Amino acid sequence: MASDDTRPLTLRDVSEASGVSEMTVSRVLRNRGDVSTATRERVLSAAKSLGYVPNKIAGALASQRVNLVSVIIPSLRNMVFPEVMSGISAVLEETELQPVVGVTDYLPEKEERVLYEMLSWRPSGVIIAGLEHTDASRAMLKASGIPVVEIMDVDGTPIDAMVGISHRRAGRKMAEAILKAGYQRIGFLGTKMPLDHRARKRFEGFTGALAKGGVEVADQQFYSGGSALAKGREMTETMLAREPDLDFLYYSNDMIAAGGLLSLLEKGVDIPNQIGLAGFNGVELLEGLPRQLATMDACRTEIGRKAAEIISERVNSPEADTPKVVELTPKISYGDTLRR
Amino acid sequence: MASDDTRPLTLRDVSEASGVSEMTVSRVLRNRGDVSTATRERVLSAAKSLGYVPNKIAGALASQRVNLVSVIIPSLRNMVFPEVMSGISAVLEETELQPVVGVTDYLPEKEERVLYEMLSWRPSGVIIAGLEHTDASRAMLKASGIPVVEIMDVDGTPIDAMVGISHRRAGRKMAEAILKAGYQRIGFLGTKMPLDHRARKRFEGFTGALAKGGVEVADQQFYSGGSALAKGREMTETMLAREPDLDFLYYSNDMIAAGGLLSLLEKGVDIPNQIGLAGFNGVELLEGLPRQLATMDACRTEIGRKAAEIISERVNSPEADTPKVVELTPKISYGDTLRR
DNA sequence: CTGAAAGCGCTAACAC
DNA sequence: GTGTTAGCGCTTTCAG
Repeated sequence: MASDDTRPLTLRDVSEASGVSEMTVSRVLRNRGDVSTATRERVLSAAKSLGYVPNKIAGALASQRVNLVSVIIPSLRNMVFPEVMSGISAVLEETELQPVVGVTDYLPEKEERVLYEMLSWRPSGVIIAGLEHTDASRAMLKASGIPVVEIMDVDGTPIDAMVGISHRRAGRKMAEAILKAGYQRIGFLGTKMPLDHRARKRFEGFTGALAKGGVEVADQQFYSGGSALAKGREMTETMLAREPDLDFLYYSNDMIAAGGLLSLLEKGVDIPNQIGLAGFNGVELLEGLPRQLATMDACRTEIGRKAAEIISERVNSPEADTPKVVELTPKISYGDTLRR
Repeated sequence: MASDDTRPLTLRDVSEASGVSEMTVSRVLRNRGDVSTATRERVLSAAKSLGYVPNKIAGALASQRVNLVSVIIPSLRNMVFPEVMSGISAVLEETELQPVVGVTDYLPEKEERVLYEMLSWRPSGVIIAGLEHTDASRAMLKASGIPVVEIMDVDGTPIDAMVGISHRRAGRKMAEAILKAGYQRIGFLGTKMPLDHRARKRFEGFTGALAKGGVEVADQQFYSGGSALAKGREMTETMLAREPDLDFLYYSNDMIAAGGLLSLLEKGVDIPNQIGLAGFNGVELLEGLPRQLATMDACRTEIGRKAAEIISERVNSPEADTPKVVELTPKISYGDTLRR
């Protein structure tokens, strides 16, 4: 296992150690072409005993192929994205492709930089969150000539393909369920929007559907940063102090909704009769809460799977006629906090 | 911005478009060496209007330098690791280096595969969670000739350098605090251990210190999979049904502790007098809970920062005398669930 | 300040 | 089944 230690091992070293040509060593190491079992064994044992690790940089340059898929997401701290990643990984693990993540922190310029870095490694495909990008990012993606799947959202026009849910429709659907249950004085609590297009679209769908029912959002409040659970608690208390007669609170994500739920339960509020609650996402966390929170599943894992499948198919057969738009349908769950 | 579209752009294209030699174009694009402002402008505008993105594969092969740092962690779904990543990113953003994550799912063989893949890209350094690796992984890391920092844990011997906390000491410290507060009938709830060496070490430290105080763990239970909050709830209820006179519950992580807390509060148990509780990690989530949970900070972000600093220094000056062992000291917070 | 030549370590394509 | 020959697209090095 010891080596020269001043220079990384190359194919040539394995070739010399095994007395087999570089080319054949290369064949063995990649399982390509026919090689006799005898030489294969010799090569393999030489490679192993030297501790040789192939140089993919050189391999990629020579073969003009890189089995990487860039996955560009806003954050890893928002549970949603690790779940999308799981879906992607699960599918790619069955293939030659490997995901590589880049994080944008919800900043368009950072997205642009990350994308540039990623593309400079000539990946086989790109999966990128959202439909909103800078012009430069868009141009790079178009010019890249590789499959691009925009995920999470389908309210817009994709550069190439998109997989996600309609957040506008999701907001609308929740508004309809709320109105149908007879709630009338509705408050909205969410993240600051310029950063989060999907939350904004949900909000638009939500208020639009309420308006159709002749109802307006009675109060609204936005936050940024901090522990979501604590924020949810705090915002809920502030809002109810300001507007004590609200009978429903719609939160832009489940974590703040959970904070609100805990706070209201402590105060002895009758949920869902005195006040109803709903969040968004269907995060696993919810399962341990004292009440099952009403929410809507964002199909996170499924989005990841689908996106990865599209990339994978396209990589294997560039002519493949893969879908350009995959719209998944989020299911509403009423839980214990929204009357039916 | 339009291109041939059948072949990615190369330096030569920019060279031709700008009438400047490839070499000078390369200099401009990398800000290396002196280039007159005039030619610099010409090159830059040509590159931009073509939409040229440099090929790092070729660059890396030629320069024998890759500005990537492999970060190998067990999972992205355990909040802990995204936080470590933040620390790493924060430091690396100030440098030329870029983190690339690989996920092992707590499986040693998968770690080995991921490591192999990673090393085949010839990164500038490796940050890897834990001190337990297969022999082959160890050998690869040693043979790689690049800086390696093992993180999270310092109870063991590093291959090269390590940054973390002593989980054994952490377990011991918590046991001491619990005994000092007068609790005597102590239950332990945790993850299944073969998978999680650090949880195991905490457990060992914990039981060791209890033993020194003449106390044994009165009951214990382990889980794997599922929603941690729900599991915490469920395990707590099971354990108390079995051993109703327990007066303290020590959980191997904050999420299951939070589940236990919610469950006990609902039952009207007097916390921390009838039963005390403690978790581990100091996750942000805790801030919104009805009571502040006793826990111990695992210094996650700081671990990431330190590890990244070591790598960065070593990359810039290979002779640098960076620390081989950085032990951070977790702080205990008593919150409202552990008497002082 | 700019250019020309020679590879980096591997693989495609073709011979044998 | 195995070996030989050219590069992949850049950067290093050395000349001007």
